[in-house]
Amino acid sequence: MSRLNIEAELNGPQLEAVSALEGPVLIIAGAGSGKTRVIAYRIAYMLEKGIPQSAILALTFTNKAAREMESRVRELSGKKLQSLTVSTFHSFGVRILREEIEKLGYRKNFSIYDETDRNQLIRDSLRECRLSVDGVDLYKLGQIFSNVKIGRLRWGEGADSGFERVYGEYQNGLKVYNALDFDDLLVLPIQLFEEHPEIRGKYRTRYRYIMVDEFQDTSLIQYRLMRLLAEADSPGGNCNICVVGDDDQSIYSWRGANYENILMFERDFPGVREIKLEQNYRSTTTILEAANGVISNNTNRKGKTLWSGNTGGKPIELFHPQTESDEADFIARRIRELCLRERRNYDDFGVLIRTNSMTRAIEEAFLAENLPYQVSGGTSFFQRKEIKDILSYLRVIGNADDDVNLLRIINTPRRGIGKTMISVITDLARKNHSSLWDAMGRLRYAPDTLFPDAAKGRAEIDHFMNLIEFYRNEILGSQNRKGWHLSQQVRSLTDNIDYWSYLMSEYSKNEKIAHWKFLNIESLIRSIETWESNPDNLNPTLYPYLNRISLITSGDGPDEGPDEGARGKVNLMTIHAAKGLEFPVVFIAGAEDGIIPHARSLEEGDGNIEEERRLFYVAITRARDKLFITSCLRRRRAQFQKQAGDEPVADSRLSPFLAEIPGHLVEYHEPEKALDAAEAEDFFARIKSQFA
DNA sequence: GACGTTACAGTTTTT
DNA sequence: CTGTAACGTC
Repeated sequence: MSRLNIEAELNGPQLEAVSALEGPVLIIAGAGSGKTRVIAYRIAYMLEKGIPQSAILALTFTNKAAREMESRVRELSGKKLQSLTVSTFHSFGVRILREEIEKLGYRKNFSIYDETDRNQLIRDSLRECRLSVDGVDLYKLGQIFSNVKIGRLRWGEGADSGFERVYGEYQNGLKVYNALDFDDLLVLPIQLFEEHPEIRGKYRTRYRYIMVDEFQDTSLIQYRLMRLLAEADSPGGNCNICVVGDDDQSIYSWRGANYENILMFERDFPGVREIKLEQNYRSTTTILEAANGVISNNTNRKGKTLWSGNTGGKPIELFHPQTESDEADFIARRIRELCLRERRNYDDFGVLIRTNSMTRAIEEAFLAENLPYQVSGGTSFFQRKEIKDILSYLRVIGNADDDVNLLRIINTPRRGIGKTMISVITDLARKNHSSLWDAMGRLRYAPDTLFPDAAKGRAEIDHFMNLIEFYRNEILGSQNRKGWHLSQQVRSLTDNIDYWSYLMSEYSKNEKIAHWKFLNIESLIRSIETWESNPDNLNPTLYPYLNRISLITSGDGPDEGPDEGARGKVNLMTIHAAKGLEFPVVFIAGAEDGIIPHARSLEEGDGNIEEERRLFYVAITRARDKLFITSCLRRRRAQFQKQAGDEPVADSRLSPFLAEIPGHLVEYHEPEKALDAAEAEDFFARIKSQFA
């Protein structure tokens, strides 16, 4: 009956970590020490002990990790998972807010704003305050807003008070549009719990067993949210909370992650049981020694000794391609070769990069080499213009007050509502402190004399509103006469607005792009089909769908059909996106100074070099058997060339972290062509002495 | 008024 | 490659 045999399948510390269900537990789990496995076993063990699914909450860092966790638990326990909660902090916040947000004065159909939507709103807020948008870095300002919202900065203390009014405008906009930004998804649940103890009590009674993965990357507000749920409400009360982390893998401090949470945890939850997992099951000793050599240069760490039973291992190979396209070709050819010679599957390979912009060259090489691959990260599928357009329609159908999305589509495709009409609507909305939709409603049937400026565009507005209302009825209304699925409705909508013609005219110079974008929409629709035809999906309707996709960013493409090729696909992703994953063979591309460590990161502060080093450490430890590192001699700096003849390429220097890898582990491959510059020769003489 | 053309700027990492 | 602002045309 019992499928679980934890004694036989786990080592001592792992067993301890799995079976210590009661009380606060801190698991320090080194890279490759079976962390994910331990959490999955732990949940399965709970289920076997008769703890109800609904009492368990597992918080992960990405949606991908959540999905993986769930499927492992399903496999281990052999049970159908119906009320088990495995999600990211943000999705968990959404889940709470969809239930309770009315107590905070929002409506349940709130929109969730991504970076782009948010920048748009910040831009409007600046304009509203009569400040120029030029010269303001919207990204930076967004960071300030975020820091104020989560309480890391106050106006006048770290946050320039000149923007306080803009922030007020921004917050007001969110409220009127019934929209939340990513921070709200954490801050509002906290507010809710603090202002409404009965709601907090409800969730606390429900979730009696809480686990947090990647604890080192938990931000302060995430920690507060967790604490509100987990803290014992009376002395000696229940607080079955288990956090798992590794300070060496903390790579999100720029997003507010604070590995000192580990110290806070020990303080806030007295009697913590600490368990260390130090045996690495993943990598060869070569790879592990290299990783240890690198990370030991960090001063700011708890310190632990990772060891592996897999002795030996192939050397790490370091190559110097000339340019990034040579690098890409090299990686593609090497993968092809290993597939043939060692009978590797495509999905045995992980190609790791520091920035999303590095994907393009590599993708091109993969296409040329005909390698099946998948990208996590980059311009995420859901960020593409055509996808955002269609989704904006769905968002407006779901929440008509969402001005940012409404503005995106009100005249896309062109329907004769131009700047002037929009400013009439905007003015009216401002006067009434209402959303644009509300203002349009007032204009729609009003006599011309009341709003003479709007007289001309009234027909167009009416037409647009009819369109939205028609689909709102179709999709949300009880009289869904045709009984169509969401995917069918979306298809009908795209036809109805004639998006295809819009693409053709918009990209008339390049029909291929238009066609490609149309295919993207097709694949969006297909992914909705896949999603709604999943038998586990009990409620395949608009709102659950919007919830789901709002929190998907990179790392997740559209839902794909079940059948993959038997040999899988090569994985191409940023190092950040690779956290928690492993591959038999790993390529680290662009191990150059300025890339790892990234120049922009070092600009911001001295402490960042350690974070960049941890990033490199994470990259190395993704590899099981074999690691390749490439470092180009020259790299294109800016994507933009003014002249075709100009070469916007600069010499690259080796990443300083490479010198931290013990030389005897590395097989060094000289570049095929020597560089012209004498100093470059010097440079390679130095590297050669390091690794030869 | 709407819309087409042009010039111009901006890419670290992610929920 | 995308989004914005400024200008000229219909």
